[in-house]
Amino acid sequence: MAKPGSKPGSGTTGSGAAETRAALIRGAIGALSDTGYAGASAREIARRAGCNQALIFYHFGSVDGVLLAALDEVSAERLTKYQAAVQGSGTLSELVKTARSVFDEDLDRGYVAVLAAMIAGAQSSPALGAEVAARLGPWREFAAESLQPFLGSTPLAGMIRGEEIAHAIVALYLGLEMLASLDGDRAAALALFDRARRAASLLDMLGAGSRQEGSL
Amino acid sequence: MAKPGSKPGSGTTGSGAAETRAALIRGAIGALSDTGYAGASAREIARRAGCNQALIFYHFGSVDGVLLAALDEVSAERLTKYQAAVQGSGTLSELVKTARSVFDEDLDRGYVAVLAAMIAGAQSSPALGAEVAARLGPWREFAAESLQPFLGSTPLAGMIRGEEIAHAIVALYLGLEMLASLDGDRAAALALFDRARRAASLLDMLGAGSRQEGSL
DNA sequence: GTCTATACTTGGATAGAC
DNA sequence: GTCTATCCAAGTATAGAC
Repeated sequence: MAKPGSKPGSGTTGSGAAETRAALIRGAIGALSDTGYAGASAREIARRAGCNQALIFYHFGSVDGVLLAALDEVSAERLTKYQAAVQGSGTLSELVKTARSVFDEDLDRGYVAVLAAMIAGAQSSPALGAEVAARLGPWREFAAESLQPFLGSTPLAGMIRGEEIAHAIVALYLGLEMLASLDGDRAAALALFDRARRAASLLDMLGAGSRQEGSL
Repeated sequence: MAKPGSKPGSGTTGSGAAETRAALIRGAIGALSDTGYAGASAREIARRAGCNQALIFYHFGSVDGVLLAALDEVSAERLTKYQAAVQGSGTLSELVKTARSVFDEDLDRGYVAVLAAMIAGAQSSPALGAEVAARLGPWREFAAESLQPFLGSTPLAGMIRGEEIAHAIVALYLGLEMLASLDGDRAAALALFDRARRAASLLDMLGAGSRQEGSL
């Protein structure tokens, strides 16, 4: 609760408390993506951060506190990292291609794993559930904003509403990462992205200049 | 390990050990779907079953043992329950309509929640991961078999391979249930099924008698 | 086959020295 | 701000009475 408000007066860049906080957050990300919510204990996180277990409670108040901070960190980092890449995609098939590499990198860095672990862990307490749900917003918006420029320019227009398809994409993304990490094999997921890209280039050809207002 | 092999000699139907096992499995299903893997402790399961915590280790050897038995139970029950309904769907849009009610009932009964919780929990131990992965087979096959009759009869034929789309459907199913239970609201998921049904009836019309062998 | 009792481990959280 | 030490709660698992 009570945030430690003072930074150390040293001229060196950010050594001290801020560094410890960052290390704990990195430890939490690692623990969540490697061992899931059940394995992300205070002692395990502190071990990965190379510092003492008590610091988690000093800096974040509780274990769930540092886990939510980890989720914040992951959400923010992936957004700033991918937003430019996705919005630079001119066609739908380019977008899917970008999405594939985003997915691949998310898997490497354990980003989606953190999200999946927190959603699963949120079942154990309603309070945590509300916090996690609130933090899902950026992921939904990222999906919606990425697709928005294309919704009006394919034959699928009118069949799909932005929020609906964003929901589906987040769900699919989540499920694909869970299966991939269960199997220890992301090939099935990547094959799906490839298939989707072929379908998307078809839509690109059909939809070039054919804006369509039909409702379904 | 050592299975208790003898049933009680009483004439009454199945009172005794078998009933206790069943109660524990029901307790495990309830705990998994209500509180997730992290909340599914031996004590919690035994409390729900109305019996003693030590019985879990007597009957199943470990907590993970009863959780896997719960997953087996859930997989088997939903398969026998839905197989007829799904295979009785004559058109793709009928299939999607059936899938919607299957999803709805899966959510009510906590079936998908059990699967999702076990997949998430499997991160905490490689041994458990292997067991869960092996038990995912029936879900994949169910999805694949349900779709198989339709893969050759729509304009989408050739774009999709059975195993690929089955993988995607299981992933989507999983993700949709996680989001629904996080939000405490399945409306977004159900709306998606409705949208899919409208798209499917379009395919039904286009694909009536138009078998197509194109490859993509 | 089921219970009580208990040993042992791990985890969350706090107090207080430095 | 970080560490040591510690308390307490909860969990897994086993032994042994019934």
